[in-house]
Amino acid sequence: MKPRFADPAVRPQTERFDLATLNEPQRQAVLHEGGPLLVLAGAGSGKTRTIIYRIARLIRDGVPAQRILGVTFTNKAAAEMRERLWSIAGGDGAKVRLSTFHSLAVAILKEELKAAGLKRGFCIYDTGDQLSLVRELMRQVRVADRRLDAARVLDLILRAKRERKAEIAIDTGDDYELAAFDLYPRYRAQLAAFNAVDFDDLLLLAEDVLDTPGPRERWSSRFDELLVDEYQDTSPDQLKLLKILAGSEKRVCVVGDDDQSIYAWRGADAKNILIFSNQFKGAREIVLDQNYRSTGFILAAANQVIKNNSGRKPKALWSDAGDGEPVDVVACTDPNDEAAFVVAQIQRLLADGEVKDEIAVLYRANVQSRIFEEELGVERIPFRVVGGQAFFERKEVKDALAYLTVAMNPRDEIALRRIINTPPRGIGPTSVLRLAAAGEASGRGLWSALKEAATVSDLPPQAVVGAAQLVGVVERSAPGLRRAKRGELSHLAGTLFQELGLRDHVLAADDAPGLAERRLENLDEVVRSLERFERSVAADVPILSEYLTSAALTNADEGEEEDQAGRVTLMTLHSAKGLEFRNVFLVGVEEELLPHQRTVDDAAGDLGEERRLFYVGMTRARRRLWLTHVKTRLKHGKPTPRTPSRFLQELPEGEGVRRRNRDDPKGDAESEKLAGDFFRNLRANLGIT
DNA sequence: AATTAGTAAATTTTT
DNA sequence: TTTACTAATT
Repeated sequence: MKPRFADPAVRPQTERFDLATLNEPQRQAVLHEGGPLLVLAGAGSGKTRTIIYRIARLIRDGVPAQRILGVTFTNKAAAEMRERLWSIAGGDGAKVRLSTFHSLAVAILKEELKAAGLKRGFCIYDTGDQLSLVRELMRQVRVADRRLDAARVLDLILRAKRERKAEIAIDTGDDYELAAFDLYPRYRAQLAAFNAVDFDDLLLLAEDVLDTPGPRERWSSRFDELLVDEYQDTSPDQLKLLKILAGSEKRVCVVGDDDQSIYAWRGADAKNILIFSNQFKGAREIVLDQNYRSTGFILAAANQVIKNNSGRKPKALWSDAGDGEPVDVVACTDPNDEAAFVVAQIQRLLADGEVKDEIAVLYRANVQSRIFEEELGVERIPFRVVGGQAFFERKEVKDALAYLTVAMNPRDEIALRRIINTPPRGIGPTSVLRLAAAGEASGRGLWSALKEAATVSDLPPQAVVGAAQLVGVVERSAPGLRRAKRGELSHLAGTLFQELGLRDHVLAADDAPGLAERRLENLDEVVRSLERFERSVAADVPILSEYLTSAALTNADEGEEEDQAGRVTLMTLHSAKGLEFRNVFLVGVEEELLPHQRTVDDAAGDLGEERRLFYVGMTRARRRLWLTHVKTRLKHGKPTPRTPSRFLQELPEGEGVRRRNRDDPKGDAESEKLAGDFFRNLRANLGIT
């Protein structure tokens, strides 16, 4: 696997283990022995490097690699760490157990299936599945006609579940609370009936399991050393898991930055950093505040902004890299103008010899990306959009996987509903309703109702035929799929998709040019990802269940790793965390976008988190940083006046920040320069092509 | 007449 | 990718 953001200056291919290359606090963190350790690592302070070195140091001092557990927040981070460990510690580095909290929880649940109260082949529901379930329940309970947003209902349910509430408290008594109150027990009952768990259940159940004597002993003695990256993003449940796994020795090292906590909406609690010393008695605390990434002006601006947050560990990043160029704050007239400005600047950077991999456009919401995609496309500047839609969440991919899921676990009615009429086989919404009612009445569920479709009253004949066909295909293929071992699964799945006519269905569905081909490509990629998966597992064990779990927990665009070099990067602020670029455009820095509307509206909204998000975005930049905002933006088709983000007022005054207005005559010099650059660039391009 | 299939609008961040 | 509306089909 190649690193996505290879930069020789920061991530050498082979890293030599040399303590002299570390600064004093980094060295202390690496050498610290025994008890709990909290490393407060500011943005760009060499955090990951410190963790890698620490692991390498532990191995060198005789800790068996397989008794070291490194927990990261994303699969991507785990993969990157694995690679760097390999380069610094060789074969032993590869034996270190690196995983996310969620995949660790799955490992625990699979090993302790009984204690967890689960059956083999349980499914993991992602947010889309959760939403489908809530929507379905809303229909059943007839709250649908009140037109509630299922996502908000789900949010309330998940919150209660995380807090292990027996029922949802009625507080304000609004429609959402009432709906959530009704649906909460049903949601949980349905998951149990489907032999399914959602993301939160993974952690909650793992916690329950480790609360019982047997498993507790087994797991708390399994690792000698624990390391947690991005500790500020851990939830209370993850903290509990960590405490159990740490056992009595408590050799725990956590690394994080409270200023970069941006996942509170998903249950993370930055307080975990503040309370670390209470949770782990005798903890040592080390602060890494020397920044090796950004220029002085960028750091000064970022420090000045984050200072306004309360309840943080006071610290200010410093650097000896010099002031650099001022931060540019640019007022544009509208999103078109903003995109034009950004792309013109990018042209100019490229003309000056900057490389595309070192340029990023960051935004708050995914919807903002489109106009930049268009503008870059017009100028023929290669780009990539990170995160937009994860591979395993694309419709055609989910459809294909749903077939495999149903083969594994026919009780999963969310997966079953997804495929029941895809490709169309005459079972429309009304027929599904009837079948579901029949399944409910018999108490044996939707799948058995499908099997007995002929006996279901009022079902149109073509629906009966369709049901028989679906049941036939699944029942013929399921036993083989479930038993399939390495070298068999991908072939069986490919045949199944063929037999179902999934490829034809995908190919026939779309009218946008090229889209159908892309979808077909995605579908074929499922088979290829199965092949890849087969190569990565041991022989002679059934692997379908393993594959489905890994698909549920992986967000990576598999197979799209190649030819991503030489492109400008477009992504959300959330997905930018942990990355860095020489040149960063942070766009749409406006009220209602950053801070986002919802956090301003919500009484419980956390303005601090929005500010941290802004801070994270700023600190991605190594040399140049542009902050842009627009004066009008279309909202529901109407042009709406916009105000610059309040965070822009928190920036320092003076030479470190340069404010400009795109339609201001004073900016003419700038635009003339831009025009000049444009033609210069054009000539350069023509010269090459 | 009922049901299914196709079309158009709009969506915060994501393990 | 869901929802609401319309056209087409049994």
